[in-house]
Amino acid sequence: MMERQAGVALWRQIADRMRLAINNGDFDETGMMPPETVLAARFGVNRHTVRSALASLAEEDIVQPMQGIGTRILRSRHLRFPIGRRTRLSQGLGAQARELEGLLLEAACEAAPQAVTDALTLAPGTACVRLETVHSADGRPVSRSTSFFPASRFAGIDAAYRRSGSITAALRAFGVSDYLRKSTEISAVHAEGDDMQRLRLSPGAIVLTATAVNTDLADVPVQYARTRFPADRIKLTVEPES
Amino acid sequence: MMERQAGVALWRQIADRMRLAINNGDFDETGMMPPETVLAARFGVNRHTVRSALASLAEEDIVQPMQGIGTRILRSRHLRFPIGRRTRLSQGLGAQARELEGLLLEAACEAAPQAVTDALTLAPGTACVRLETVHSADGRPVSRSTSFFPASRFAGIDAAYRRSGSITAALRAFGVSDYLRKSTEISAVHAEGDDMQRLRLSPGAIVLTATAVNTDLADVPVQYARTRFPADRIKLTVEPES
DNA sequence: TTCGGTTGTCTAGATTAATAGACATCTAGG
DNA sequence: CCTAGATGTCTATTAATCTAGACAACCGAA
Repeated sequence: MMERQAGVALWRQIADRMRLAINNGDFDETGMMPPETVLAARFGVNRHTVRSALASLAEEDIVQPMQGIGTRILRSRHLRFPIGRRTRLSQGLGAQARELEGLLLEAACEAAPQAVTDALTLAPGTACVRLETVHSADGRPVSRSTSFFPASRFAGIDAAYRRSGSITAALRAFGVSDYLRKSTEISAVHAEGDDMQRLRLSPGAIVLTATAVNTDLADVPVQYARTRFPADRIKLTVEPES
Repeated sequence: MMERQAGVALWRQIADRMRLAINNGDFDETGMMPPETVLAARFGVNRHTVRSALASLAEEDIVQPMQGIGTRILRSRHLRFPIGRRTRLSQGLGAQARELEGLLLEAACEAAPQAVTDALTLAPGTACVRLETVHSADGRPVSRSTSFFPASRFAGIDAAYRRSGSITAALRAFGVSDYLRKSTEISAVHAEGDDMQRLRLSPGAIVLTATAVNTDLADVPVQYARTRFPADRIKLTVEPES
């Protein structure tokens, strides 16, 4: 049933599977997890091992144990983030959450890495403004972004972003009335370091990473962004254009 | 540096990071891994722990240890799989591999799960043909697909697929001259069970999952597919339409 | 109040992971 | 032919994980 000796602790494998089952709506009828003894039998492990897994999910605020009653399921449901020609970070989640919040963690102007200058068709080492942001939906972090803008054209865009809390508005302040997504590259890795903390993930959690280039209406690249989404809270969708 | 007591063995965390570094081209200059003692110092662990990690990568045929010389890096580089309005499984990888191979694992006709009938706008429990396939590039498995076709319209499509080895050709045999992708939903999870074996992944490895619906030119859904890609070998790209 | 079912806690032992050190084995190069 | 530097193998010890069992604490309902 479960893999032993795999380099991943049994309780973590079980936690992953239970998180998946919860997001899949497997326990929606009752809103409760099955009793620990039942889960232990189902996974073929000791009850203590299941308890470790449940403790991990409780740490993530996914379940809430209640002595004498059972273990309640708190949140479920994936949010959907649409990717298309007119992808906007804040708008995308739109009506799926009651409250959306963007936070600017850091802003700097520095020589950009080669991957960035290549994507923006700049000379190697060109200075760029770098913005580090986190977005939360209903108090839960849902994305962590690192954006680059050519400094020659967008010097001070960090201040504009700070005022408006929106990339779209900040770009408009620099004469970019509209912008389109030129390309998106999607991958997935295990969460690490800063992302783990900012997105409040446990070690071994998966983050979807979307690397995107946006251009203005003249097809000139204006932004390079690498956004990380917690895979257990967000699904990416690719929709045809209207 | 590395997380202990996290439910994920140190050697596996290190293996993940090294696999990422390899795919990132960090060691392309020499084509060799740094010596085990250097890696051990860099990660702050014992040499034996690094050796466990390297053994895991060797198991995946990512590196090849050579006594007295060092540890050679075998393959690297991600393949890119484009997702768009005209996504085709085989064509997508096109020129990126010398040899592409599709294999039909299983075919069955059965009542489809609700997620499938919902997506194909069929009545719950409608019979569908289910195809299980694996695709390999240069001998390495790169995707594992589960497809559903409405049985009323496509009974026997498994035979057509077996003959041609292509979904596109199989659909054409049933009068679908062309088809378009209506929606794609992307997520990522840890590899499990059959996928782990078929894609030759180790436990804890990440698979990107793309759930797609294709329609014919009259906008009638013809196929529901759930494709799993090994995240360490494939990146998904979303390109605007030409 | 009593009872069945649930989570919470404790102890003990067995298995697996990680550290530490020593030394063998192999290769390229001086 | 050596030697420096690399991987391969072995033993021993410590720490973390998993199993096993017992019982306490708590809740809801009969």
